[in-house]
Amino acid sequence: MSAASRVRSEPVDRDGRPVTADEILEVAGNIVERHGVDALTMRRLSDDLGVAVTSVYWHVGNRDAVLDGLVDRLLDRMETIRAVGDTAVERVASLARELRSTLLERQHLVGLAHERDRSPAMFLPVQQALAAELASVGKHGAEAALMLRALQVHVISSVLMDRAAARNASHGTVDPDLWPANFVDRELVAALADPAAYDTVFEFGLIALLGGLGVND
Amino acid sequence: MSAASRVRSEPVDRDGRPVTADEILEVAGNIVERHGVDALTMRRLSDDLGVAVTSVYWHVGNRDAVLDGLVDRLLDRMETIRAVGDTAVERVASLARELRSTLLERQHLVGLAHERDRSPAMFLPVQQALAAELASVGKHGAEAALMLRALQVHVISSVLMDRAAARNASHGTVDPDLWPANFVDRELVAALADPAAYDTVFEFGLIALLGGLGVND
DNA sequence: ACCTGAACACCGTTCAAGT
DNA sequence: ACCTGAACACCGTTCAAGT
Repeated sequence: MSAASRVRSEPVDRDGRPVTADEILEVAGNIVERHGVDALTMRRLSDDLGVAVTSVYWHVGNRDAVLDGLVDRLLDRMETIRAVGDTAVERVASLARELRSTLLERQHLVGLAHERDRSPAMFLPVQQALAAELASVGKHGAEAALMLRALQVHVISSVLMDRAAARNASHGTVDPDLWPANFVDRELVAALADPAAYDTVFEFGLIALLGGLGVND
Repeated sequence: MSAASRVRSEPVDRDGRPVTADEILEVAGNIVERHGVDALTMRRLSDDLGVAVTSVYWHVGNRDAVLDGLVDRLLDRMETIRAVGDTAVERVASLARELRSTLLERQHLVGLAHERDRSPAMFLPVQQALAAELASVGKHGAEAALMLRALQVHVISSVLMDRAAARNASHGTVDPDLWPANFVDRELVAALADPAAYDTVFEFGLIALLGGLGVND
């Protein structure tokens, strides 16, 4: 993998100007979004910052603290999600869709938050918004909690499938050749091979859940 | 992390007996299941095998090939999933449940397969079994493909939430203290804090999907 | 207060050498 | 055919030393 490690950005132009923790997180975030978490090494980070490795340690502690800082930034962003729409179904659906697109924009960080057991904090704002919507249509207590989690699970899975599909055009889909030649339903096989179907699958599941949940306009 | 690396199993007792690729995968699988993918280093693997690092390389190539081998083993296991039950809904639900429990048993490997873009191959056998059941109740083509993917997505997400919950008892649940004290629906907050609810969430979503899909007994 | 290079114990991997 | 130790370039991290 020496080829991958050779790719790096121009170092930041600093003459004498000291680094800041913010700047470190900024550059680290760029590396993670562009090349994934594994690409974030302390040496590469310091190279991109135009500073010695040990300077980074002075400001942020260690690699773990850098990742924590990146996750914190993501959590801040989750607090801005708001419901839109006139009916309860619309507003609940809008929260789910907004959550999904926010997660899709910061894919690597979401995985990071998950690994570091920060998902609860990450989802809290949306959960509260969802709880408010459900309460407005008379859904409370354990029943509301169940709906809420089912929706959350649906969004997360959709994001994960999407992420995999983005990395590999054939992922989550099926190479038609793997199916036995005598399998009759060729239309089904063709549909499964369509990588663009994730939005549809998401909407389909979302409507099914809202219907099954008994939330009506 | 020197404490973690100090923990290792007794080396295999071999006098003269050569290692085999199978034995390497066996020991590697144990390490991954017990301590996660990151714990699988070539040196630890060779230590556990009672052999020099370079011997492992002679047999399996490199670390990547070891991980590939482990994923292949998981794929083999996925081919044994069979539907049971009398009605179509029962049989479809049984496939989903069986898939879920198989994935739960090999959590680390599932993540590995996902990262390595082997999910399509992993899910192929179940997809084919599901397609057969759906066909038996007149569901074909794009409609059947959609149901199939929705079910698959549901199972995966459930497994992922479960895995996170296993690692951290409060994960996916919400610390009640994070909610504003004046939030009225305390029962909802309490329900969200219950970590044992994942089976219920899975069944709830499964039934909702099957209902929304229009598959009836 | 902020930066630096040298050094440590760890990686994955290769190579030349043994039997 | 199978195993070995030495060596390489990479890690994260610490430390003593500079300004």
